[in-house]
Amino acid sequence: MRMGEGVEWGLHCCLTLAWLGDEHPVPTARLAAWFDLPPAYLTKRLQALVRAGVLTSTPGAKGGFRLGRAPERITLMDVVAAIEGTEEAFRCTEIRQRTEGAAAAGGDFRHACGVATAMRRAELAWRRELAAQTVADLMAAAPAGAAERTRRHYARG
Amino acid sequence: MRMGEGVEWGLHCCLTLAWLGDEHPVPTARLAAWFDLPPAYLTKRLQALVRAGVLTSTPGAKGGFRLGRAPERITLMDVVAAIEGTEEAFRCTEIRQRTEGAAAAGGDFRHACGVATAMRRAELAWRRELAAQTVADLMAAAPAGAAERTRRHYARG
DNA sequence: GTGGCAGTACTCGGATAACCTTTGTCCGAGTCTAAACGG
DNA sequence: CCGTTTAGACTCGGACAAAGGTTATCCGAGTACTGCCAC
Repeated sequence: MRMGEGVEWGLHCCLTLAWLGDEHPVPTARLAAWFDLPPAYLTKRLQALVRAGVLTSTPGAKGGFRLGRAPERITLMDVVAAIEGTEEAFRCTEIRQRTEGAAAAGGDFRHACGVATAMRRAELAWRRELAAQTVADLMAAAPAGAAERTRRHYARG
Repeated sequence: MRMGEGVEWGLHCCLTLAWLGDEHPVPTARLAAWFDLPPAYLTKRLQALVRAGVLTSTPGAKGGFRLGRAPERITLMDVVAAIEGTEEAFRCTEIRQRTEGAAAAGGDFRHACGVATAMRRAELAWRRELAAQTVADLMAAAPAGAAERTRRHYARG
């Protein structure tokens, strides 16, 4: 099982945007250069965050991205869901119902598949943990100088 | 993020093998026909479970697979780890250290990346939940007739 | 000075290509069971 | 009747092909800011 690296990009970008405040929007090219990422592809990922309302984009000259709402109200779940989608990692294909002559034998399939519910329970715990953490928490956990260093770099122009 | 369907196959196969007991080993072709799955590919997945000790295989005529230990001692985490691997879904590529002139600016990277630890915490919750459930629990949760129906089918052949 | 106009910079969205992972197939080698065969 | 041989069935392991998803790039269209020009 693998999570795309877009999630890492998205989280770090949110963190950066949170530190910079939303006085001036930050263009994609700036963020891409800062993290050394492919600009065009990063744009695609940030656009996904815009669609989810996590970020807002302002077009035109001096445009760019800024946070869509306060860092305390952006959970990691929001970012992951926006970029990776809301589908569950485990997809039950109901192979129990494909068993030979299942219909004829009158199997009882009114109950949900036990395997699926077990996996879903685990995934729920994961989602709950993601929803419990916000971008503001990330800001608080970072070492003291990080925010300052970021701001200095972006102020330089 | 997506989990391979091999996990679903593996869990259902473990459940079936648990119901049948380990008097007679069950060949791959039998399981594949029962669930309507590609036999050769299913073998690959079951072999992964053998390597992890979840199943044991007996070669030769009348050979096949049986559980490697009691159903109470096989957790869902064991099956998932055997088939999907033990790598974490979120892989931190340390993009914070790629920031322009990070080394020169004397950034403090002794601490672990906050984004990575946050994601890891969520994944830990997921793993803990998987480790808390066993194949025996799946057996108990299944509707009453399921075990019986499975045994009848395998006795016939 | 003020209003309109063109130019520039940027985002948006889709089309497209390269790459990697997953999915699926196939075959030879090794191994065990069971039946056939010979003494 | 008993030991040996042979055939069959199955697993094992790796090599290989196909499919789908992720990663990445590019370009045209739309939009907002900026500077220029005319009045």
